[in-house]
Amino acid sequence: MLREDVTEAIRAAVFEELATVGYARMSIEGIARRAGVGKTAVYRRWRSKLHLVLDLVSALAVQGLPAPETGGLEGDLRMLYEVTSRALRHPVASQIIPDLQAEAARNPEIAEALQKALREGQEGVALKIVAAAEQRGEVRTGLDEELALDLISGPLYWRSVVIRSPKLPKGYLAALARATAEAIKAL
Amino acid sequence: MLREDVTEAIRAAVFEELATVGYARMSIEGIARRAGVGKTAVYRRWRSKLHLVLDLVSALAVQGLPAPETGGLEGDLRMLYEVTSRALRHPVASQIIPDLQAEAARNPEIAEALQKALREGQEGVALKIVAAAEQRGEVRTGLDEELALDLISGPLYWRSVVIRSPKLPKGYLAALARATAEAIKAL
DNA sequence: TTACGACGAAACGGTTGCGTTCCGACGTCA
DNA sequence: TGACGTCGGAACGCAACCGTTTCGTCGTAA
Repeated sequence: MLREDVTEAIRAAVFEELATVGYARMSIEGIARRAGVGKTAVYRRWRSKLHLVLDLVSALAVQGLPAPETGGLEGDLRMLYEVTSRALRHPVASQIIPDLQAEAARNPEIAEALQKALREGQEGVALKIVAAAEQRGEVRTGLDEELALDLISGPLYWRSVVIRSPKLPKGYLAALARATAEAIKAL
Repeated sequence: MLREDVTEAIRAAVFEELATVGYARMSIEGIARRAGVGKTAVYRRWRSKLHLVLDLVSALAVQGLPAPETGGLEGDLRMLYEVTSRALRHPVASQIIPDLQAEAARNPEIAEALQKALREGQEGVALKIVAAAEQRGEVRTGLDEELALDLISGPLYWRSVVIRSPKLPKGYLAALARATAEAIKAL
């Protein structure tokens, strides 16, 4: 029987290694070293670095987010942004996400795992928000939902991950939610 | 006198290596091999992988883009998106950008070079577009310009680089420009 | 024509990680 | 108490690169 505490130590070490050196530079030896564990313990659980990371990413994907229901598009967006920006504020997340995203450009399996995690998280919630607004008649029915999702997710990602703005000014999320709601209503 | 054709072969090889294996995995030996050149030729020009990449990125930053002037916010955005999406369509660009972007999270020098290239390219043009719209009275003066830039740049980046949508449906850029113009007018 | 310097190729010793194997120590369950 | 399986640690041979040095070749400019 594999010891759960050892498994957990390895998992934690992988996250830290991913954040500090990135997927490409990450080595099994480094993971074992950081976890205070023998290489054997790692190989006994996962066949390779890829399997290890795929396993972790898939596990993350499981945690489905609840869709906000404030009764209005702008309010729903505001809540989504609140949750998302809090998640992106964690240094670990903001280091790991772009790294895996870049890796996904080269590795279809990572790309798929990442897409799935995204779809079950952020994108899934956004889609529910748009559908609810459609049903309320708040926005045009039959609008391009993919475009709506880009309008919703793009700006905050750009600001937090690409521009890497350390913190958002007060009122930013509220203004973003208002502007995005207007954009979607214009579709 | 260093031979210019050799220098150019190295530069081209670096782009190819960056695209195929990424910054982290890229090696001087690999670059020289791909360029059909001795390692000495590389080291004679650049002290390290970092200097080499910084040099290339800085060189890219120089090419300033012209700001579109259609006389309207939506039209200007439309033209900006046309140019940007064409650039992002090149596989080399769409592979290298997220890779360097992830690397920038760990290396301040790369981050700075990338920010500078961004500011002198995409972001610079976007800022001019917003300023022109302000002057025309098309949008509220004194609006949050950083937020406007996020609204402009975020969605297309999200769609092209994060979602990695292979090609955009007909009419997508037009609809995006319209929706974004509405969003900015709502600021 | 001669001198210089960049060129590609090869080798240097050193480091790191690969994936595997063997070891003795420890814990758990029968 | 004994058997089993996981544990951390160490070593295996192998491969890739590091940054440097040495070599003989070739092109160019004085």
